[in-house]
Amino acid sequence: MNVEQAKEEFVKLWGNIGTSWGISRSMAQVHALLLVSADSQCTEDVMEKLQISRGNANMNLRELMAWNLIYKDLKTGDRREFFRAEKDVWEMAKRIVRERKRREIEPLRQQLQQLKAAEHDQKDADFVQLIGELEHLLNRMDSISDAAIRADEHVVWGVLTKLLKR
Amino acid sequence: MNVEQAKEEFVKLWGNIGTSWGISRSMAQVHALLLVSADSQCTEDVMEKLQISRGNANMNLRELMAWNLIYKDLKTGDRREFFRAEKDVWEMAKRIVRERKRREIEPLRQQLQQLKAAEHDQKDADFVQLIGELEHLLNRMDSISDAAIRADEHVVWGVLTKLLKR
DNA sequence: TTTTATTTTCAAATTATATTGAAAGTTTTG
DNA sequence: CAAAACTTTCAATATAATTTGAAAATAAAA
Repeated sequence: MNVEQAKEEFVKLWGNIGTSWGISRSMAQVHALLLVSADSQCTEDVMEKLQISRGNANMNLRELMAWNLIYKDLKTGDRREFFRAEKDVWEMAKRIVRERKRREIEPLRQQLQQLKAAEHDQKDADFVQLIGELEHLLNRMDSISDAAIRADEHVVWGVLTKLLKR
Repeated sequence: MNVEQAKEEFVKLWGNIGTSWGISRSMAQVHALLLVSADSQCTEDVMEKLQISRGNANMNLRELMAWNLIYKDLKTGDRREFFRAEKDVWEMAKRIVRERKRREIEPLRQQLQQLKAAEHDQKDADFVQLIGELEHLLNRMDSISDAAIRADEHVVWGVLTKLLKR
């Protein structure tokens, strides 16, 4: 396998990983394409290289922008918009974590709050406890993701790994 | 809203969360039903309460067993199989993390290995670095999920929270 | 302003995924 | 062993998610 083939494989692989985690295949593939491309790419490039429609390419490029995973990279003297990916993999991971937290964890917290507000008496203790424990779990996930996001700070990572050797 | 309604809402909510993270809606809903049910439920119960087919109920109950999120709870003198959920929410979360790690992170690691084996020379340095960084990221995710799984050990949690206050 | 280049939108078509339900399989009971 | 009770399978169907592509909108150039 040469590197060009490997890049194609990577695009497919990233697409599959995406679908396993609730990200659409082509959004993940557009992201992968930009990750493996040395130069920034325009919509037309994406369409050709991934064999997808203009609408699809456009929508996913915008969506990736909303996730802060890619940037516009305008070229002087060219009207088209070019895009490049955040290439620092750790920075990329942090942004994904932040975004999912913001989009899914926070709303979930609010929805659990509402369920907890349901009228209940003694016999409903189990349900109330379940909701309470789920809220507690969310708090823990918050802390863990904060730790994860900060794991590149040398001190945090050092303590974490040391801790795990116990 | 009374508790019965709240339980129904919870089943729907859990179903939606599932789909956001690549878990099928009805698998998540079957899980939610067992979570909010005081008594263990048989296939027929699940079919009626979620209004789903026998095949669907059966398949998702089996799948949840494979995730170690529910157990068979056989009743003497009854031929049917009854199921109950792991009710300890923290234990539940740990099992989900373990299972996703096993099913997705490990295979991904192997696939990245293969890509790294592609013939490459000087000009492919960026791609080789990308794959290397992704492998490094996987290692970190491993460590973080190990920390997460062990966060209920008092010492680990204590250090983690203390660390984050810095 | 008009033309041209590019981006965005969105209803319709397609594709992928999940679900059904009847039939086959299995286990238990009499 | 045969019948009954229950579980599992899987081809057909339905549903949901994604993708298309032509048209509309926007922005730049002539």
